[in-house]
Amino acid sequence: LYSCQVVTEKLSRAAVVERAAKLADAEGVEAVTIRRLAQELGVTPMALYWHFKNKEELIFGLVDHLLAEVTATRRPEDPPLTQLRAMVETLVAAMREHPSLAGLLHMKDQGEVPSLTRATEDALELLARIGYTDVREGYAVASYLLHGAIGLVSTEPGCPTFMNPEQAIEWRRQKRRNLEALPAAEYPMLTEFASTVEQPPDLEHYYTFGIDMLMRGVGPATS
Amino acid sequence: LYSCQVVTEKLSRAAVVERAAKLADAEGVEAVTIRRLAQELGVTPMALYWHFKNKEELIFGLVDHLLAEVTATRRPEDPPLTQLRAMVETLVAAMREHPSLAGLLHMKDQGEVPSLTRATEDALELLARIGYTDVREGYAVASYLLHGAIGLVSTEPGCPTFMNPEQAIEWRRQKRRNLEALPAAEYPMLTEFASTVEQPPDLEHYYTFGIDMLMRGVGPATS
DNA sequence: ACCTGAACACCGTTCAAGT
DNA sequence: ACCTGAACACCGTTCAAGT
Repeated sequence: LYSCQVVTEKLSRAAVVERAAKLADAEGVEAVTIRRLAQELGVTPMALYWHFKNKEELIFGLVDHLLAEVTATRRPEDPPLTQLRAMVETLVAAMREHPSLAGLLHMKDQGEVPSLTRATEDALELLARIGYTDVREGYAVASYLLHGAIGLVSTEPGCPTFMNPEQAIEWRRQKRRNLEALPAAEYPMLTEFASTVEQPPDLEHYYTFGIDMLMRGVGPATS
Repeated sequence: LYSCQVVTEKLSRAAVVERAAKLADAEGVEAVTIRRLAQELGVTPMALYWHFKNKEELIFGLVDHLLAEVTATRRPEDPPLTQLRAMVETLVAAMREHPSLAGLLHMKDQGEVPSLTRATEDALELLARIGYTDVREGYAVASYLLHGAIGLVSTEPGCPTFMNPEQAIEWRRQKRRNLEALPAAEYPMLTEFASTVEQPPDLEHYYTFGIDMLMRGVGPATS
């Protein structure tokens, strides 16, 4: 009814990117293909080349679109570390909403994505205020936080990114079986872990635990 | 003279995997293709399907091979955190030797790669000794370390993974130009960063700084 | 057991041509 | 300005057939 290919209006960058986002969320990045996208939009594959130089530019557009929806929740009056944590939390939230985002961000250099540039600048400013006055170190810390967040959602327990509940259960069962196939004498920890893997995980606990770890890294050394 | 396709001996899993590793190191993972690999080995693409069920299995074999070369340097008499750090350091070293490894490890679940299973078990044991008695938390910490290490080499300053020196210089110049194109008033930190990006980075400092951050995450909280 | 030939269903991309 | 048709050079994979 409202969908893009029924009402045949003119193709636009925005329409393509939105459709790409829909596709990526539903079937993963690997489904986002020039030809497939064109088909969904009721158009010839070559039509996309009018709006995008090549596929890479399209993917950049996609990443930017997924990130643009993120609204910053940090408050300027909070202490720097609190604001930094808020930024990480919004980033994680964005990747949880759009499972393909984590994989996409992993490749693209953070300097190449416009929506990340603003965030990086702000992070550098906050980091300078807590003592990372060398901007190169600051950049390293910012990268650490970005990739740490990516890592968190990439290894979210339960199932790999997206799956319907039925598949997820089967996937966990399979994972448990794999772990239990290990010789228990040589792998005591992993066989113990096997027994915990089938029950659905407490994701909120996982993420606060994970972000705590991440943030501890930027704080002062203790060892 | 000694190369695989001149002396036409029988194809083997090991030969294929070694050639794949060579190719990945030289031209990146995206060059590792069934058809290309077959060509290098002087054989038909379909020949590989006798030794590997499909490409995914071949890639698993590749990852396993790259990781297998890693020799553990930790000493059992050291305190757990020291051993853990040594494990992270060897992992980082392996990824620095084989630039494609980081990208490969990012996708594959750590439970699926045999060479990682042993490392995960050992890490869980060490983590239990420093207080992570809940094996699920331990697994989260181990994943954090793995992905943190991946993140470090992924954002190594200088150039993206591999490039000849000539390209690397051009790449840095381009990166600097991109950063300097930003409006200086709105992006003061990044424009300051721009001036540092062209000089060759101190990689050893970068990595010890990065691993320090990582390890601080597993230590006790301080905020 | 180990490899080839031919074929299928996919990719991204170019380039001339249409409207 | 915006889109199509036809073509090119690539993919991974299957399946029957060769030795």
